[in-house]
Parts: sequence; structure tokens; C-alpha cells
Amino acid sequence: MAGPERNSRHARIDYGLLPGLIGYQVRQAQIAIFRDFTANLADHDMTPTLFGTLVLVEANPGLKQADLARALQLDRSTVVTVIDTLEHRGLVERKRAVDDRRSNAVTLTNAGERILTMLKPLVTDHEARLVKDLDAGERTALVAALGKIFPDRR
Amino acid sequence: MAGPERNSRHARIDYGLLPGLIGYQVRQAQIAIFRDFTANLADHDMTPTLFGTLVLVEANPGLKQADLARALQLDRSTVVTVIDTLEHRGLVERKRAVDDRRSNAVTLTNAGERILTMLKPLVTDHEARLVKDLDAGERTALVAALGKIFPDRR
DNA sequence: ATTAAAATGGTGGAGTTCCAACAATTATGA
DNA sequence: TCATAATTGTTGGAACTCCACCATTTTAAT
Repeated sequence: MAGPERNSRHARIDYGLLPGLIGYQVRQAQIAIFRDFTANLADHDMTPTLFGTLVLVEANPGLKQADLARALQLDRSTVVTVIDTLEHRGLVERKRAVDDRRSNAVTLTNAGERILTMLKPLVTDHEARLVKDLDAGERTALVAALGKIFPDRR
Repeated sequence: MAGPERNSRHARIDYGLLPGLIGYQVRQAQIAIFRDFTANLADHDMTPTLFGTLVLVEANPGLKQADLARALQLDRSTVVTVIDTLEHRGLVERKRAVDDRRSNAVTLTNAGERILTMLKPLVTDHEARLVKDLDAGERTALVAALGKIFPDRR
């Protein structure tokens, strides 16, 4: 109960107005989450974007790249790179879309299905660590509040 | 009250397990926030990282680059680039640290002080848009919940 | 039916970030 | 003390993402 001593040898700094900014708090959380995600899935060389793409393609076989871009808020040119990566790994395939000759229909390969089945429990573990200090109500409120930030995002 | 019609011509897709993942929700919110931030401050060519750096240097004159890296969860090499950018714009200065010859002491220039004074109201406007659909209790709970995600982040 | 506008996948270039390695300096331990 | 550890700023290389632009194709408007 003595003074504000710290064992840390690092300077304790003044964060100014940053802690009051939602943008700052979301960014800091996102950095920490990304770090834990990639560390936990390092054996599979997987990022949140690649994983999210696999999930969306599984749930929507034949999904078009532009739909993927909108769903993940990525540029269409970024999706080109993402699908290239997954295709080179043999996890997805580009097929010609029958209803629109501009589009590619993206589907999971069998290998993609297998990998995704392996990844899901690892992501569940990662998520459990994220929320380990939150009770169910806090979790629900967090998701609800995040969803109200720019609800018209596209 | 008819069926689930939509005026959108875009495919409504199945997001699978993504909406239940905190990591996904934080990422999507962060993308939307970053987009609004940079659009709102486009005249000043300012990013959240550059702004956060200016705020921390103002609040902690003579801050060392390594402390900045820890505070913003950036790699030390990234901070080199960030300070280079701000120094080239004449907003900060590197000085030799008197107590540790390995370190640089970073300070704001007068121009940096002036710019930061101009930026703060713009960031306040941006923040107001972020939280416009949240009441005070939701805001507080959001910040508290985000702070409980990897509270030992460094 | 024809023309104008919008959407799609893709390329090239740029910005931001990380990691691995390095020399210089400081801190720690035997 | 003195040898070893750790820390600091920096560089070079890579990964991820965006923007501007393009040709092809589809949609909308006249």
C-alpha cells in the first residue's frame, strides 16, 4: 500500500487524450488480437484475412471475389492477392462464373475443407483467450457496441 | 412485411461463424474507423499512428523511440519510419538523449504544436461520429471491455 | 436497339508494418 | 572488475493493403 512503485524499468508515460478515444482503444485491441491469432496459428501460416476468406467461401460456395471484398471490407485488388495465395496453397479454386463472365466463382478444394476443419478449433481456443476476462454480458455488449460503430459500413 | 427482399443488388452472403468472433468484430470496426479517420484528416495527410505519435510526444517531451514503440505496440523499426516522416514534415525533432547515448529524445517543433492544435478538433469530430449510436453507458462499457482483452499487452 | 454508365478481375506502384540482423551502448552477474 | 546480457536505433527484405488505372462484361438509360 506504499506509493505508486513499479517493477518495470520502462518509463511510465502520459498517454494524453489517447485512452479516451474509441479509435485508439479498438486499434490497440486489434493489434493484440492479431498477434495472438497469428502466433496461435503459426504452424499453418494463417492470418485473420486468410481464415475469414476460407470461412466465407465454405459458407458460400462459388462466392465471387467482389462479394468477398465487400464482406471483409477489402479492396478488390487485395482479394486478388488473397485468392492467389490460397489457390497456390491448393485450398481454393477459381472457376468461371456461369451467370457473369466478368466474375470468378471461388470454391474450397478438398484440401481447403480439411485445413479449415483443423483451423476452427485453434481459432476457438484463441477466442477463448480473448474473452477470458469478460463475462457473458460483457461479451454480448462488446459485440453489440462494435456493431453500432459505422453500422452502414460496406 | 413481405419476404426478405432487399433493394441491394449485391449477394446477401452467409457469414458463417465470423459474426460470433470478437476478433472479426474488432477488425471490421477498426477498418471502418481507420477509413473515417483518414478521410476526415485527408487535408493533413494524417494517419492514426502519426496522430498518436504527436499526442504522445506532446505529453512526454523527450520521449524515446523505444518507449513510443511500446506505447503504441509498434516495432522499433516502424517507429524509425514514423519519426522520419514527422521529422521530414518538420513536426518533430530528434535530439541526443543526455542520459543514454543509445537513445533519441523526440520533441515537438513549434510547427508540430500548431498542427496538433489544429488536428485535435478534427479527431474529436471523428470520434463523435464513431459513437453517435452509442449512449454514455455503452461507450464506457466498450472501452472497459476492450481494455480487458489481453490486459498485459505490451 | 444503342449508347452511356457501372461492375469485375487484374496490374503496377506506393505506404505501412513486421522480422532478422547489426553496431553501439548500457546493465547485470560472477 | 570484467565478461556477458539486454537495450537502442537502424537497415534491408518481405508481407499486406490501398489507390489509380485498364480491358472485359453487364446493367441502365434514352
